Amino acid sequence: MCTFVDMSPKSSASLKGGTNPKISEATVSRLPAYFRALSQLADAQQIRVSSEELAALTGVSSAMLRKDLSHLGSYGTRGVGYDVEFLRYQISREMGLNHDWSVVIVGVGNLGRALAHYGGFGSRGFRVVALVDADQTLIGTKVKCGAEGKTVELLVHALSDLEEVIKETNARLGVVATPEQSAQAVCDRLVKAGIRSVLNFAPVYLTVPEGVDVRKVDLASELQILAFHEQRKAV
Amino acid sequence: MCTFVDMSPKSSASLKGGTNPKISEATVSRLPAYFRALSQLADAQQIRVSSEELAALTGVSSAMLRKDLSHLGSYGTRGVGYDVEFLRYQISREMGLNHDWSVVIVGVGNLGRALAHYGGFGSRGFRVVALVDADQTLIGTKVKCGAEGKTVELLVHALSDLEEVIKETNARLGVVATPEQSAQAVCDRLVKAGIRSVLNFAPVYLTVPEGVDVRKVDLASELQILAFHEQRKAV
DNA sequence: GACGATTTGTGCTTTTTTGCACAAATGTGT
DNA sequence: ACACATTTGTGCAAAAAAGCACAAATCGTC
Repeated sequence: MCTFVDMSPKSSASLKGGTNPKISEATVSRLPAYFRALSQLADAQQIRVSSEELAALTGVSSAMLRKDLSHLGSYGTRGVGYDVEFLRYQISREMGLNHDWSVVIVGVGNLGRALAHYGGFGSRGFRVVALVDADQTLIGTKVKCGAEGKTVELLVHALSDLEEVIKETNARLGVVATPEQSAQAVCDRLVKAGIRSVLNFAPVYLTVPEGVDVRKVDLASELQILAFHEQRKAV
Repeated sequence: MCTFVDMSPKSSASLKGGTNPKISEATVSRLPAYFRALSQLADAQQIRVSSEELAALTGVSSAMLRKDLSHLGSYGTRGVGYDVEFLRYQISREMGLNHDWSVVIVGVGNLGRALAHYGGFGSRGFRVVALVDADQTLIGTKVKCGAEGKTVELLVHALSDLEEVIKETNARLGVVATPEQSAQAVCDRLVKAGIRSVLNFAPVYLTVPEGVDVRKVDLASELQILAFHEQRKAV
């Protein structure tokens, strides 16, 4: 959608074109936060931002922020700071968010439905294109997707049609929001159908072949980690 | 609830009693996974487990697992492995899961409701004791909490009653599931009401005073990280 | 056009985390 | 009682991440 050709304040600068050879995992995990903060600033019409300010908005140190950004390229101006729109665009390009990613959600229970409704996706480069579930009473029903703005109604497809649905919608990202028991089987089928990036909400470790990425979000784990620290405070 | 006195296979062993002085953050972040896997094994009646097996179930190397566990104490038996129930209990004790933690959820939208329904909490040391929202049309309504087994209906309280609700329910953990715009204000009030551990689902960095822990779960960020790697694969 | 105030980008150091390899401890079988 | 097969616990090395401090670059002003 974005068709930037040159929105750089210094178009002849030595920009590292294309994707960068090696960005550390720690840096990658922080890029989304930078991207979000920059989007916020852009919405608020702010033109420039310093590393100090952006760092405060994302909870990292300014030095770390600068080092992270330096891995993408030299996009700031000494004595001035960073151009909000420009930096935002560079990060989005680096992360592949300049085009939309199609997402298939497997498991349309409470969590799956909440994910489908989640407004943050659309505005951040993702589009839920398919819903799949094994529950006969859900299959064929329609579920609203996306938050205010543009909501779309999506049909819930049968789990048995998973491969076909993925092929038709060209989904690249799979979300597993099924019960623990079926998560691994669902994941196997996603992989078989060509999905190589999986976001797992089921509380199990998913085994996948090499070349497939899995990220896990475990609500209980997060609370347990908090509980651990909370317990320490009591002493 | 648990009133273990001695379930150790070697009761006279030199157990490091109480909480341990220093466990690295990386280790803490993995303990929930070990705990979950051990619970699974216990459900399946398995008595013993080797570091190799438990590591495979949680996606870490066996060496790392052993080192992690060694920070809690020497709970294994060389040549044999670990006693499933015993190790599970030791981890739960170390993490403070031998008693329930009361959780207040602020924001009863799709996500908040999904969290309330989430079955994983009850079985892992947490109990949702209060729901709070600012939406007049939701206040006073009842929401089912907990999954199959024992569900409880909870009244949605007004945001203005937040402090009172926390006091009455004695909640220690706060979950922020509000829109981005109100997250910081809600967090401030949680902290003022005495909450020192916050789980944040809103896509903003929350600023809190020292001594308060915040953990963030950002669905869009996780997908973006996946997208980043996915893009790399294409090349 | 030079000066001072900023703010980035980065070399270097310190800390944290991971990985390796093996001695120490346990159970088994003879 | 002893040799042997396991499997843990851990010292040490390597790698990754975070933090510090400052030189280099830029802007505004005189």
